[in-house]
Amino acid sequence: MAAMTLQLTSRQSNILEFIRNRLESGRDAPTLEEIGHELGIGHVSAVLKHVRSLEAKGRLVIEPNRARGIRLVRTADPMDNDTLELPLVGRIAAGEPMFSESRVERVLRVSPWLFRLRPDYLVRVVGDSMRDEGILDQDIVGVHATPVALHGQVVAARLDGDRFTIKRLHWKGDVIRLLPNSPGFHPIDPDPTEDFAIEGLFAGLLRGS
Amino acid sequence: MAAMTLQLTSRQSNILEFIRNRLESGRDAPTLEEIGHELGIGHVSAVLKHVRSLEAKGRLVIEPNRARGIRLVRTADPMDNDTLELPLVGRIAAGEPMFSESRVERVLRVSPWLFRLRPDYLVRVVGDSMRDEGILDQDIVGVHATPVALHGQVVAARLDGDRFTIKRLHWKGDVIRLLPNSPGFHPIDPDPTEDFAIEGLFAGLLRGS
DNA sequence: TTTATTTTCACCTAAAAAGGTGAAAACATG
DNA sequence: CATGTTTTCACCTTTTTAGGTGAAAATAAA
Repeated sequence: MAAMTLQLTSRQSNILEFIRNRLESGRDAPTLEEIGHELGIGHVSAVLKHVRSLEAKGRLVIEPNRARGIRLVRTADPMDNDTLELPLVGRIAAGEPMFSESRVERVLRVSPWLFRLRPDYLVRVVGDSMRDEGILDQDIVGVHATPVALHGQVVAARLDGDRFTIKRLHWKGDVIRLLPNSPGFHPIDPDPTEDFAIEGLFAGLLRGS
Repeated sequence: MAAMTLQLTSRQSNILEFIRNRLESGRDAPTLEEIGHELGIGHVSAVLKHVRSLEAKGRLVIEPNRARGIRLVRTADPMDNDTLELPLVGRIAAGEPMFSESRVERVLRVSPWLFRLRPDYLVRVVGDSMRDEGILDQDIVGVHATPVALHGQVVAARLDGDRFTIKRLHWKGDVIRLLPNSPGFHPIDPDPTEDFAIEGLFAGLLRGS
C-alpha cells in the first residue's frame, strides 16, 4: 500500500486555490481545460491527474462524467482562511511589561478554529506538575489573558514574578489568590507563602513530539 | 530550465527543523551522519542531496569541506515563510487504501517549527486510553505517515481495518504488543493474520481547550 | 605523521510528480 | 439525430525526490 502523503504539492494547492476561488465567487466549477489554461498546463489529461490526486487526498469530489462536476469536500470556513499569530514568550523578568520584544522567542502561526477560547500568547511548560491534566514538561500552552478565573478552571499564573505555572484553581487547599473583578466570582484565600498572580486562562495545548 | 518550487518537501522540512533545533540549542550543526541517523536515512550520500536541495532553495549555506559546516540563512521576513497545511481526517475506512475513503474535515494551518517530526495528517483521539502519555479524549494528534516504527515509539495503528488507535509499541520477539499505558486499559495483542497496520508515528498533539 | 572523522563524488535504482498524445466515451442541446 | 463540449482512458516522456554503493578527498585529532 502506498504511503501517500496527504500533503499537497505546490501544483495541487494552486489548482485547489483556483477552484476554490471560482466556487466562492458563485460561479460553476471550472472545466479541466479552464484549469489548465489558468495554470499554463497544455493538456487536460495532465490536469485530470492533478484533480484525481486532490480527490485521493480528500480535498474534493469528482462527479463522474459530469461537466464542471468538481465539488469541494468542505466549503472553506471563514475561520479557515485567517491565521492566528501567537507569540511564544520566554522568561518573564519581574516587573517587565508583558510583551516586550525581548520576551518573544518565536511566533507560531495556527488556525484559530483549533481553540474554543482564543489564546493571546504561548508559554512553554517546565515540569510535570500538571501531568494529571495531560500537560507535560516542554508542552506549549496557550494563555487567554485575563485576571479573572473560576473555581476549577486551569489558569496560567506567575509565581514570584518570574516563574510561570499552570495550575487548576482550587478554593481550598493547594493555592491561591484570585482577583475577582466581577460579581458572582468568589474570592480565593491567598497563599501567604507565595506571590501568585493569575495571568490568564488555559486556552489550548501544543506538543511538538 | 525548470522552475524549482522553493516549497520544501516533507523530508527537507524535517531535516531543516532538526538542524534549526540543534543550532538554537547552542550546539554545533549536525554532521550528515547525525542527520541521517535522526531521520532514519542509511547513507550520508542521501542526506547530502537533501541538504544541497535546501541550499538551492535558499534555506541554508554549506561551508565547503568543513565538518559541521551548515549555516542557516535568516529569511528576510522574520515570519516563517511556510505554513504547514495539515488535513484533519475523519474515520478511516476498512481495508481500503487509506485515503480513498478518508474525509478531510478541515485543514489546520500551523507553523512547522512546532514539530520535530513533521506530521502528514491529523486525527482526533477518542477515549482516554493514552492518558498517561498526556493524550486525552478529543485531542488532535499529528501522524507522520510511515509503516516503520521502533520499539517504544508511540504509533498510530489500525486494527481490523477500521479501529484507529494511538498506542506505545512493544516488540516481543515476533510478537507485537500495543500498550495503552493507562491503568484500566488492557494491552492489545493483534492477531498476525488479521489486518494490522502501522499508519505512522505520533508526531505532535493539539488540544483546543 | 598517522589515523579517524567527515565531506564529496561518480554512478546506480525506484517511485512520484508533472507533462504530454491521441482517441474513445459520455453528455448537452440544437 | 447530429454536433460540439467535456470527461476519461491507455500509453508515452522527463524531472524531481528518495534512497543506495563504494571510494576519494579534505579535514581534524592523536
